[in-house]
Order: sequence, then structure tokens, then C-alpha cells
Amino acid sequence: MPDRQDGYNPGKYPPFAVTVDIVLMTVVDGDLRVLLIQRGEGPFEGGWALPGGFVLPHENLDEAAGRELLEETGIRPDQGYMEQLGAYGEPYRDPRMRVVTVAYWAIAPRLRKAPSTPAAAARPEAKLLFFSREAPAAAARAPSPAEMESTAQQWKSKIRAGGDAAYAEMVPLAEIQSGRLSLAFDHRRIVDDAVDTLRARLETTTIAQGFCPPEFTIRELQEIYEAVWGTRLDAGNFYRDMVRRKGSLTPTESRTPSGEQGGRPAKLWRAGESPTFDRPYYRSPGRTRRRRRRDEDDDRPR
Amino acid sequence: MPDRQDGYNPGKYPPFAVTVDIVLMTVVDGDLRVLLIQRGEGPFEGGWALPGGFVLPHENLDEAAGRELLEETGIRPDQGYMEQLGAYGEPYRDPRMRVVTVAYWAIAPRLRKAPSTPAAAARPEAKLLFFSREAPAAAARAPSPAEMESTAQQWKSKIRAGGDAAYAEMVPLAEIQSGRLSLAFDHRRIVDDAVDTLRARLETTTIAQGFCPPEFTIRELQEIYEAVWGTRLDAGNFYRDMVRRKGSLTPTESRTPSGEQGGRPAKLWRAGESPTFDRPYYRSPGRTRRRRRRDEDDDRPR
DNA sequence: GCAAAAGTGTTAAGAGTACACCCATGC
DNA sequence: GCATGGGTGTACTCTTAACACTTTTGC
Repeated sequence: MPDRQDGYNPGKYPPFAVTVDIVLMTVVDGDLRVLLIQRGEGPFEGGWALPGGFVLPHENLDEAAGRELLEETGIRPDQGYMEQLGAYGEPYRDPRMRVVTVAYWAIAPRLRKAPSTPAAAARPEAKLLFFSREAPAAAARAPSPAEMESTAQQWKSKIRAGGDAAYAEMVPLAEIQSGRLSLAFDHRRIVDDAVDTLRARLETTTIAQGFCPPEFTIRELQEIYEAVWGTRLDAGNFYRDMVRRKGSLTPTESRTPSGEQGGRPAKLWRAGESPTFDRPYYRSPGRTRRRRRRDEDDDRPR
Repeated sequence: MPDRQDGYNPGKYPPFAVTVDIVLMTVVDGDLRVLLIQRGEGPFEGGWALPGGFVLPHENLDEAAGRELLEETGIRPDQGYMEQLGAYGEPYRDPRMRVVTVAYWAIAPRLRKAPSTPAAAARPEAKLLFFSREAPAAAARAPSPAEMESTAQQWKSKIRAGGDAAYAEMVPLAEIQSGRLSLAFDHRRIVDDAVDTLRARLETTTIAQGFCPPEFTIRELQEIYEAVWGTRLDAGNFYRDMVRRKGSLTPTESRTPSGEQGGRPAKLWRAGESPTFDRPYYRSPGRTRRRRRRDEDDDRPR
């Protein structure tokens, strides 16, 4: 606490800068990805870093994180999910001054997979999504209900070719954790912590649905779990396990526009009223056999 | 991140004070308690608050929390367990200036219960432990191995009668959560968050042992779980469940100095090599039937 | 018809729970 | 002997995990 009997008095305190950094995660084609920006100046110029910025004097930490998310991606915090991760404050993590960063992690809904064979869609090095960092004023205005309806449309309108000095990109987590792509400051550690927390949250809450479009199939939800946990799950058991949990899913009348070259159309579901499961869905050891490799695709023989 | 393309440059950033606050918890006679200090000056003078202080320019957040814990209680962080909880930064949480607090929670081992009938020991409003906040220099020096051996002795040497303006006290959590005792700033919320996290950690880690003396019985460990979770557990099942988990407990040759008015002497155990369980010990609904009231004492008929 | 994907049934193994019961001590 | 608390046995229930099987579509 600020003032106490140990020699400090108000006004004579060590001044710090306080920033927020955001680990925005999404799942694209079975890959967990993280939003990174390429730094345009300063230390680590040209390096990859988490989006973030200073906390302003009048706003609290959650508001600062929500504002930064909106400014950088056009995503409003209430469209997905956002939660504080923790504070990071090594003395020389920023070489210029003493900075304490409060990290947040957030979830962005994904675009629905384009109708085509899954094999074709997954393979040809699926194009990364680029988010413009320009025109923050336009991005900051509140979206209309129609705009909110389809986040996919919002995103598409912001995608550009990239290649500019400072841009943002959804980078596969594997690129970061394998070390092929290294991050500025202590952001690698922040990303690791965020992923750990996300993995744990999937056990007790329904936030995995936040990665999905407003209406989704149980199979799509399963793909989120598999991407985040890095495991394969039994489709039949997963279906029952999710539907059995009360309050987490609302059934819909509609079904998927039916399969490409066959397959039974899947029921569509909406998020339930409860943000948590009535009973946790644990990654038990038997359930989570390690997944081999991205794009080895499947365990089943053909 | 500090410098970016959005109008900020280094040196022109909103200055904040950064502090650490510590939720030090212990279990005394089946009660989960929290260390509070009574404020000697400033806002909330005379009110109860968490111990804490400013982060110094040269130290990181963990070091600041460890230093504060040592200064305020004489407990070295490596004697128990300490973990960051999160950051709290509402704009006017401190009326004097903009302060962001990074909260930590920590565990202190408890004194072994004095040999007497459990009923007698539990009832007569067991005396609270008082920690002196004076002579910080003495408290700050590194304790010798002999001193470390018995934390109980360290504590006793610091206990004083209390009644002074600024002192510290282990307050039962129930006093805080019932609202009978209200805390300064947003410290009530921080305490609640710390307890939630502690409860969750008991499921997957062996830190409950941190509340126990170096050698302890399974029954003592069970009492920790019951105090923290606020439940009753079946003694027979708990015994097996804990002993079954590999790596969490090391057997000892010794036994308890044998019962007071009978009873089979209990085996003594030490902490195992693993800080986490091989399989989590969940508070499943059946296991955690709600406990009635503190000091109604027991469910069994007599 | 066949292939593919959604959804259901069945079963064996194991974890969780309740509770009876035996064991080792003090008095 | 009796009381007390430590530790073990046992039976029943429920969840998990594997996998066979049925349903509904496209071609």
C-alpha cells in the first residue's frame, strides 16, 4: 500500500510506466494462432511483439485492454472474451524505462471454413489474416448491430495484402513455441502463460464457443478443443459429453448447408445461457493422447 | 508496449505508482486466516488492509513481494509458497494518486496444535498470532538454518500483546467474508480472489502441505483441505487418495508422539519430490458437502 | 449402390463414495 | 476392559474410453 510507516510518503514514489499487452488468440483450420504486430520503431524494431499500449490516467486496466484491442483489431471486447493474465515487471524488460505490463488474453471468433474439401482447404498454406492498423478512428467507432452480426465481414474489410513496415498478423502458436519466430521483450513468456490459462479455461468454462461463429456444430467445437489442447478427441464421446452438459448449448432448428461430397448434415447450436459447465470437462490422460504433427491430419487408417 | 506509432514517445508517459500487496494465508485450528495490518496513517487510517509496499526501481515484482513479506512477517518466501495473483488498477482505488497494485498470495506453515483435547484447544477463542512490525532490520536479516527449522519459534519470538496503533494480525477469513470486518481500498476483492485461487491450487498441486509443519500426518493435511475448501471429507478415503498419489508424499519412520487420551499413533510424512499431483484431487460435488458452521465441530452423533 | 460425416449404443475398466471394520494406543 | 483416532476392506455407483453401429446426406 502506498503510504505507510516505512519511509515513504505520497509524492515521493518510484515512477513507473504501466502498459497493457494483449494475447489475442483464434483458431484457423485447426491451428491455434496469436495476433502479433511487427514493430515499426524503437527497440526490437522490425521484431514481432504483442499488441498493446499505455494505460491512460482516467481508465482502469480492463478498459485500457479493451480500448487497445479495439484500436488494433476492430474487435470489441464484448464480442469475444477477455481476461487478465497477470503483471510482468522485470526491471530491464524494456531498455528505455521501467515498465510494468499487465497482460490480457482474449478470444476472437473465426471465419467459417470455406465450403470445399477439408483436405484442399487445410493444405495450401492457408492465407494468413492481416489486420490493418490504419484508420483507428474508423475502427474505433461502435459497430452497428448488422456489423456485429458477422465478425467475419468486419475482418474481411480490414484485411490487406501486408508487406508494410508495421502490420499485424495471426501467427500460428507452433511458430512461436518452436522458436522459429522469436518475440520482443518477454512476450514469449506471456504467450506461453496465456496458452496455459486458455487450456485450463476450456475445462471449466464454455469459452471455446467464443472461437466459433454464432451458430456452430459440435464437430466445430471439437476442433477448437483439439487445436487448443493439441490432442485428438473421440467424436462420438465428445458429442455426448457436450450435449449432456446442461446450460452450455442451445439447440437450433437449422442444420449445416449439408456436406460437400456426402455426409449427414449436422445440427447447429448456439451458446447456452451458462458461461461455465455444470460439470468440468477435464483433459484426462486417456482422453488427451498426444497429437502427432499438424497436417499429418489423422490417426485413422484410410 | 511503450513506444509505438500511436502518438506516444518515451519519456512522455502517464506516471503510475506500482505496489505489491500480499495475501498471506495460514490455517489455525481449522480456520483459514489472512494476515492483515492496521493502518497507522493516511486514508483508511485505523482500518484493516493487506500488507504491502512500493516496488523499488531495481527489483522485479516477485522480489518486491518477497521483500515485503520478509519485512512484515519475518517469513522468507522460500519457506512457504508465493504466487502472483494479478494486477488491480482502478483509477481512484487510492485517493491520493494513481496506483497499480500487483497482488500476491502466500502460504505460511502453522504451529503444531498444542497437545490437549481438541475440544478444549478449539474452543476458548484461540489466541490470535501477532506479528511485530518493529525492528525491520532484525526481521530482514537472513535466518540461520536452526531458526528456519522451526518457524513456530520464529513466530513466537515476534508475538506481542498488540493494542498498538499499527500492528498485524491473522484474521479468520470468515470475519472478512461475512462483512463483520471490512478492508481498506479494494482489498476485500483481492482477498476473495486469492482464496479462490488457493482453493483451485489445492486440486492440482501439493501446496496444502505448505500449511503443515515439516512432518505431518495425513489427518493434519485433511484438516487443511477442510479449512480451505470449507467442507468435510471422509477420513478413510482421504487417506487412501493422498497416499495413492505418487510423488506427493514421502513416508517417515517416526509417528506422532501418540494420542492424548488414546488413539492409534499416526504415521508422519514429509513433502514428496513433486509439487503437483500425478492425478488431480478435485472437489467433486459428492466429496464437498457443505460444512455447517465453524465450531459446531462435527457431523457425527456423540 | 458406395463414401462420408453425424449421431447413438454398448461395454469394460476404473474412479468416487459410503460405510463397516480392524488396529494400536491411553486410561 | 473401553474410548479414541489411524488405517484398511468392500460394495455400489457413476464416469470414462473404446469402438461398433445406425442415420442421413452427395455422388
